[in-house]
Amino acid sequence: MQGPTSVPRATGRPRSAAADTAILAATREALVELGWSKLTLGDVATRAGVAKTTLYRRWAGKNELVVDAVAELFDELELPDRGSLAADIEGVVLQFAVILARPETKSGLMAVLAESTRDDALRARIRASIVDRQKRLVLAGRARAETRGELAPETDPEEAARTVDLIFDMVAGAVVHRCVVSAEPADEEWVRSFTRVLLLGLTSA
Amino acid sequence: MQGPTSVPRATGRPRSAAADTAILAATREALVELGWSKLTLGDVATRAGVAKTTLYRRWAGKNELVVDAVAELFDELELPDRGSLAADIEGVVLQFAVILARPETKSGLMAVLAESTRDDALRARIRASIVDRQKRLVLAGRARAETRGELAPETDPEEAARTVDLIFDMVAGAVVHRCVVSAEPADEEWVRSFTRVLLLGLTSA
Amino acid sequence: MQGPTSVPRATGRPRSAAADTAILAATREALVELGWSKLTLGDVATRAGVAKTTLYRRWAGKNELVVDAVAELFDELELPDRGSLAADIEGVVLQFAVILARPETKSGLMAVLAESTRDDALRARIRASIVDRQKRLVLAGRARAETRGELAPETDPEEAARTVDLIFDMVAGAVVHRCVVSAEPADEEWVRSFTRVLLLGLTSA
Amino acid sequence: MQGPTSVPRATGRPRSAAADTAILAATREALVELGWSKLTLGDVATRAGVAKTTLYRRWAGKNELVVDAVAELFDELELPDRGSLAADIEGVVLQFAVILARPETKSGLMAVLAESTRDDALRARIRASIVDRQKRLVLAGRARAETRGELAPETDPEEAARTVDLIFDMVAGAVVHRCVVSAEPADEEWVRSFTRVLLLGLTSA
DNA sequence: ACCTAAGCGAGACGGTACGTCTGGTCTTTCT
DNA sequence: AGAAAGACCAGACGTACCGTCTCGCTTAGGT
Repeated sequence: MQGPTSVPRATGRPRSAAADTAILAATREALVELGWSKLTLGDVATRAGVAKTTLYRRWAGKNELVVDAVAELFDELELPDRGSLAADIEGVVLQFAVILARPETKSGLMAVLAESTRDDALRARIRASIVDRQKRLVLAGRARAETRGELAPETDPEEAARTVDLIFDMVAGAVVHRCVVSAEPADEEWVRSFTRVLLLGLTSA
Repeated sequence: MQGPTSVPRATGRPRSAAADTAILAATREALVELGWSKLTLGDVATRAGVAKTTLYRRWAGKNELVVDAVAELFDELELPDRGSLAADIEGVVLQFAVILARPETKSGLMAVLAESTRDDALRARIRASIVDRQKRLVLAGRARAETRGELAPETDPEEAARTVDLIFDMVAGAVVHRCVVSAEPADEEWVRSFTRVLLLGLTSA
Repeated sequence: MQGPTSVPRATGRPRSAAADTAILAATREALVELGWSKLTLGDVATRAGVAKTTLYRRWAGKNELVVDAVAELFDELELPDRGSLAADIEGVVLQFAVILARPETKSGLMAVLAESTRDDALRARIRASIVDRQKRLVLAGRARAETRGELAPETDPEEAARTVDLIFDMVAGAVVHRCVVSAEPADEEWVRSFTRVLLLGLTSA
Repeated sequence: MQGPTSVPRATGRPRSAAADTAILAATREALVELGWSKLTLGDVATRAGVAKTTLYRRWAGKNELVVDAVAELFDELELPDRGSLAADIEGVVLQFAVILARPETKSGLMAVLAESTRDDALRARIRASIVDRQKRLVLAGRARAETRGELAPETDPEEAARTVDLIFDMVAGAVVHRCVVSAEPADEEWVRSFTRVLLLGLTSA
């Protein structure tokens, strides 16, 4: 999730850690105010109180910077135990919807996804920093449901992986579409309807 | 879906209809070769054999132009009668996936969606030109299924609208996520799995 | 002094004579308000209530149009009999200075002169329409002075031509320089000083 | 030791001095080849091997740039001692004529003079960079003539200034008119005739 | 207590695209 | 055939960012 070189230098002035923080925060601030297309690295540098060179020393460009800035937003996702699989899912979907409702998330995430359609390295970075990072939630939810006896343990690991992917595509896709394309709030009512359909579809014979 | 005024002018040289076609085609060509971020209106004009002014006379900017260029791609969606609701859905989802697999669709659509998060007029244009335009498919599918007796007629019109929206969010969202984020092919197998879950979820008591 | 074709057409709608007048007046008006560099033919056409095509049908471009527009301003120069050669010269120099003080004259004349340094046809047009047209004043002044006995008749016609040219360069040059470069008023006092030097220089043994 | 030398600490990369030279030379080259009206700043930048931004960082526009480019041409004017006032004047007038005969001088100077009729700041710049800068020649010539005893020392300083201005208007005006409007060479013969008239006019009782 | 290599803020640099404007031309309908 | 309207191609305009490159400093660790 960090800049390029994680190898520490032996000599010379060390890089300022504060600069990284300031830059990412400034990036999110600029995303809120300006959106992706009007966000400029010069402006981010100014907001962060940093020279453009400092910024370019750490990130290759706008895409990489925004991926890192947005990725931090998703780390607050959690899976508290709400007592049932349905409630757990509703809870995490709602959290996801809340994060996606923030303008910096919407603008930044959609933009880098758009860019990633022509840049495999970028897509890999997005998956590593954002997407795959959150599959833990699906896995944790399934495990908890199996413990509760709500789901039968999946035996075929390949089939399990396919199911996780499908669930992920359906959950993330639906919420994103609701928030970005339909531009309607993914509120509790909607989440309940969605979760009901999803769960019925997955558990019906 | 077209430029601003559809009102025909009484006087002066009329606008060239050929220019519109050439510009939209050139836009798609440029999207394939360059992607959204490297697409420039000057280049599109050159490819179309048209002056920049001609382009700006018809579209306000890159966003609007790409919306129209991409919208045409979705008009080929159809709903042939495949005998059952499940087969009908699978058919149209597959068509949708095929269209989305094209690089110009992915790049263009995702980019304008990203832009639309900060531009209500643009989002409205996208919905009018692309999204709502295809809801006809959902409605046609439901009607056919009711005729076949696969679905009971929905009595509450408000509830019906909500359901259509939910289906749309789930279908479009999942396919887009599969193609763009997961970057895996939305092939027949995936479509079958997805359709099964969706249909079960919707029809289970 | 007029546009291209002076040959009257036998057939078709005749050209509007009012248009010429309106265009030249609009040109001078635009020169006053905008100056040469910001004067556009589209704007002139609009001011004149005329289509651009009408304008281009009569003049080849901005240069030719402005030459004609400015030339009309110089036609009001006269040489009233003021009783003595010195007074006659002072009178006409003053008239010349008054005309040159008008913004449209200054801007327009200087600009077309600048353009004429690289365009022989334009320079010829300027000489024909403006410069040589006014040499009549020098000739008339000389003739009147000879009649009064103030000047001896020049016998050598070639020498006479050279002198006329020199006088013209000196008079026109000095007044233009005074008005445009020095940007000081060529008022009566200055004209008297100038005329004195010129006349002394020409008549001293 | 710690003086109040508040020299503005030069921070950031210093401007390239070579760029200025290259730009002015390129401007003169372009003036020769294209003339004022077809000279574009983009082209000048290309010729100078410089980005457009570099050019605009230093000059506000075409006018200012050309003034500076032309001003350098006039700095080669000198007043060598030719033994008599008449010879001195002839010499410097001839030099002036030679400079004015160059196409870049004619085109550039006349064009900025034309522009200056509507732009006081530009006219001030022209006077400071070109015109007043050369009044030194008139003053030096007068001083030398007084030393030689050819002219009586002028007592009234105001009258002296007026005379200098008049001489300047007459000399510069006549040469410019000869070269630009009449488009005849200001050769030795013409210069001799002109100088004779001027000097007689100024020195006759 | 220096040395030195890297980091830093500042800002100029060569480029590229922007969206606008103007110059001339062409096409349409009306006169 | 001329005129008004306005679309058309071509290309310059001046601006904004890009990502790179000097500058003169600062800040450490290694000697």
